[in-house]
Amino acid sequence: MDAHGGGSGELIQARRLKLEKYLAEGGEPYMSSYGKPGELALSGDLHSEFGGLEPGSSSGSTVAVAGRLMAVRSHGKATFADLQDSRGRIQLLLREDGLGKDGYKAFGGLDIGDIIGASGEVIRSRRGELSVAVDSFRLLSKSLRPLPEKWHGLKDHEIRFRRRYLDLMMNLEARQVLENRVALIREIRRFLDDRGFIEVETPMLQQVPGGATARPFVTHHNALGMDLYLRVAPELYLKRLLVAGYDRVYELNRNFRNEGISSRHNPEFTMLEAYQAFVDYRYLMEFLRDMITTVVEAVRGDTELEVDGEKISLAGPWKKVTMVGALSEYAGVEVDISWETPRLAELASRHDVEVPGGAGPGWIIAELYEKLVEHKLREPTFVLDYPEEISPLARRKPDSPGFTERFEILIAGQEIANAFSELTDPVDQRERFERQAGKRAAGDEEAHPVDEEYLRALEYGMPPAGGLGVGIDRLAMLLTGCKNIRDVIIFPHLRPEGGRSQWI
RNA sequence: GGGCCAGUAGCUCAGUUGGCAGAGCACCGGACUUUUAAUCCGGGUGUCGGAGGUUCGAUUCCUCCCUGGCUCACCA
Repeated sequence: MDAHGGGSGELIQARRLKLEKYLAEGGEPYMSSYGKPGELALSGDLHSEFGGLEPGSSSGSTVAVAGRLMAVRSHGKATFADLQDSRGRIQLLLREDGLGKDGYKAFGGLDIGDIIGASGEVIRSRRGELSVAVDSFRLLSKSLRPLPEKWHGLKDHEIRFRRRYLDLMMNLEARQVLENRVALIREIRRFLDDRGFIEVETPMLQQVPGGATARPFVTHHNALGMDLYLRVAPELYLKRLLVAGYDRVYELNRNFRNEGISSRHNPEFTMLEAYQAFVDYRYLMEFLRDMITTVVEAVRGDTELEVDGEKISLAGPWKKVTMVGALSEYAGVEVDISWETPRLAELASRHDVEVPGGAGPGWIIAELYEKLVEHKLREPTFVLDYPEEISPLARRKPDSPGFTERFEILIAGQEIANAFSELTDPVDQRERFERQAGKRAAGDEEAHPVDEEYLRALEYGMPPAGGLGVGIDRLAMLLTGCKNIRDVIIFPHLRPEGGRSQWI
């Protein structure tokens, strides 16, 4: 018996007995299909089509509907039931007059949760509820487990995440979050497709896990007898396609990072990366602002967001600050990357930021910025000019030693997008990799590994390009006002129930 | 991993200053031909997260463990 519900022996046993009885009487409790394909009516369509039907009247139209039985109100020789389909609910009215004694009795043998098909005339009840006055019905799939309670519904977070199908079945809000996420992704694809981008699929199993500084998952290929890594980013493969001569490519799919799990982190998360040749990061600022406002408006109908009661508007121009400028403002001193490491380390320690050995000025500035500034940037803001030290794949900013042509977009204190002018110089890229390799050798597991094959591609020549990344789960959180990433990931990662895998 | 909080029926939750375990819904039986949390009558279906300990007696007190949430650290 499992630890968290659905395991009531008695309730399940009662349903199993009904199932056996049904079978013994020659019934088929798990049908192969119902009705003619495409001819089933959906509840939502019925509500709009028969919106004008008067209470107590009949439409003359006969329809077939199918879905899950969610509630039953029985009144002797008449019974009302709520049927839930993919678009909502429709009431069924079953009367002994219409079904006959046997048919009516058979309906009483169904359980809440059973999936049934029913046909009959569309009517509106005296109390004004649109209904199907059922003349025939049949069980399509028997449900053996009791559903969560109808009034309070399903609130337990663990069950909502673990058994998302129950959450989606019971909670309209959960469906809306899922559907908003789906719409968001669809609109992003539409936006990019409309602008001549092609969507590609690059390897998720990689020999060198590059494109981001993060610890990877390791897996093993038996036939090759070698370890492979689940990708932490598609970046280096997408840029190979720029080398190949494609000038607008994107990938919208999963990345995997072997790091902590929290209300803002799932081990696999969805990321958009897009690259356009012959543009730089300045172009991408307007491009991303356009993309984010366009898709949010397409999904929500406006560009006004609400995060935890706080109203945030995407309309109007977005603020632009430099990382160092913003840090200086919030730290109360004019910070500069030309400061010696000890001086920055001293500032860091004053703000409880630990500085590992090997960290230089760029690392410390970025760390201080993240700690002191990031969460305070509520209105949409471009944060410009990231230190080269933490941006091993970004082009250096001319006339600003130590910085790259990189920015992030912050909304409601969250990093929503990251973009930069790509580093196309293979000699510079090799030096950057080697410096990262030095950090790696010194014990920094997140430092970027050297990717010789990528360097080889760069040596053939990559056009100037701008690249961007958008955390889709974070954007979905922003769009739906969810504070927990597990609300916007359909099946989020949870520890296995009982502390161990049930895989056999 | 650290800190704080929580775990009681299928679901949402009460409760026991240590003495046979409670409600609503769900479920089972009965009445009822227009309800929508239907109503009415009857029925409690449970390893009180787990294992030890204290005690005449532990769901309650103590210890450890498990699970989850929030939070901090790492990150997107």
